Amino acid sequence: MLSVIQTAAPIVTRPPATIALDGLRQSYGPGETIFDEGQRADRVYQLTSGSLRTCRILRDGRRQIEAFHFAGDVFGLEGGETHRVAAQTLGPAQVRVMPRSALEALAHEHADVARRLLALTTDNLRRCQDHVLMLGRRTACERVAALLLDLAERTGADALLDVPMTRQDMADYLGLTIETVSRTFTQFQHDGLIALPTTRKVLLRDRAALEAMVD
Amino acid sequence: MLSVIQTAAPIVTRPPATIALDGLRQSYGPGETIFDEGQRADRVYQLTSGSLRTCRILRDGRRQIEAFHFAGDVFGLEGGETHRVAAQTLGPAQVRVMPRSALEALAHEHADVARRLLALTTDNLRRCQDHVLMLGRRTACERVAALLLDLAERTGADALLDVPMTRQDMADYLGLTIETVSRTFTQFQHDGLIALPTTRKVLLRDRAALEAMVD
DNA sequence: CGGACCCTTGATAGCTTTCAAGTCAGGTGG
DNA sequence: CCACCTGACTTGAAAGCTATCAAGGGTCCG
Repeated sequence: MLSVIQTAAPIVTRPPATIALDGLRQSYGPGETIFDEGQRADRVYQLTSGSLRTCRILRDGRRQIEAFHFAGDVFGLEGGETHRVAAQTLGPAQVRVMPRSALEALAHEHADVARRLLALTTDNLRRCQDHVLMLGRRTACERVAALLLDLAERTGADALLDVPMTRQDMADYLGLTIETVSRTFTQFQHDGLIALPTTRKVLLRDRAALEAMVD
Repeated sequence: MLSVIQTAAPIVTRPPATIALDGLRQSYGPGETIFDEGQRADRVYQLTSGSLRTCRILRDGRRQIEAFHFAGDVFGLEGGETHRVAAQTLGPAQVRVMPRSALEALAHEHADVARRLLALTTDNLRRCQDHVLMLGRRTACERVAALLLDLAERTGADALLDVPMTRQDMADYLGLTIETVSRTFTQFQHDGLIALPTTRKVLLRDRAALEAMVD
């Protein structure tokens, strides 16, 4: 007898482009700045553990977080001379550091490294485009749902998410305020979409519903 | 006698990265689609005249324009197999088309081409990051001002801008509605920041004020 | 136990959207 | 040459979503 087994749809994610940066190890505490906006971009980094945010700040203090990064991610790559964003750890973190010139030399010699650099940049561009769509045309609920699903995917969590950032970080990533993020969380809770064992842990109770919000 | 001459501050713009794509010419009428979202990304394009938009559309019809492109711009480059955005002309336009495989072969042989490809992608990423900051943390007025200044810079116009897109296009780029864009234009007019000889021409009367809004 | 953050909740304000007419400009055809 | 038509744009009134302002509650840690 044949039985139809309902399997969870496999998530078809392109394996993120990466490079193993073979540089010096360095450790940071929570909330430390790795580099600032405007600083010379003469080093390239790879996060080996922990997580961080990259952000820009307007004169009047408005802050926009460009991206969150997790273990394995390369960051600090710039086309120009200086960093366009600042990078700050969310918790304790370890990175590998390599002089930009060394990486460029490598890329010059090995076409493969050059190709990986392009792939990394393209990945970032893809993420950035999704971010634009989200900020331009999605509601607060949709944005929060998208962030939760993105976190789940990138940290490899199944249903119980460790949220390494504050509500303020989420708000500044999502183009919202801290209060709106908080209210959206409680609403999701009431609607049975998530549970909040602690403020920094999110249990996804109805992933399908969250995914339906995002598309 | 020495005189201090107040010169306009030179605009320090990095010359945009470019490649001369040596492919077949092709012509399009106004509002024609060059490629659609989801279509196989097996060709690369360079705009030789005219202008176009790249955009994504959500199920329910919400549209987000990712970018506007002008003569000289390369577009249609993708990391993955398919186009993540659609490309549509704003008016009559001419492009050069090259098979993606040909460009990849070139990049494989000539490190210089590979480097330019990376530079192009990095440029796009930079623009995309600015777009994120704008959509996440700027007001309607600031967004419109930013768009006008960006248009002026990219089309090389001095004070009289030719606006190739509709108000709806601007709205969908800026994450606003057509009404808000229109109202912002009339407000700028009342405040003496711009004049509107026709709906598709904008005269920048107080560029400094506009720049102050953007930062 | 106190303090410092971080988070949540409530009430109100405001910017932008939505809904609804109008106006304008360019192109077509009589 | 002018009436007409259509798409684009502008304007007004009202609603709504999110921000702002203001407390209050939790939790971790010294």
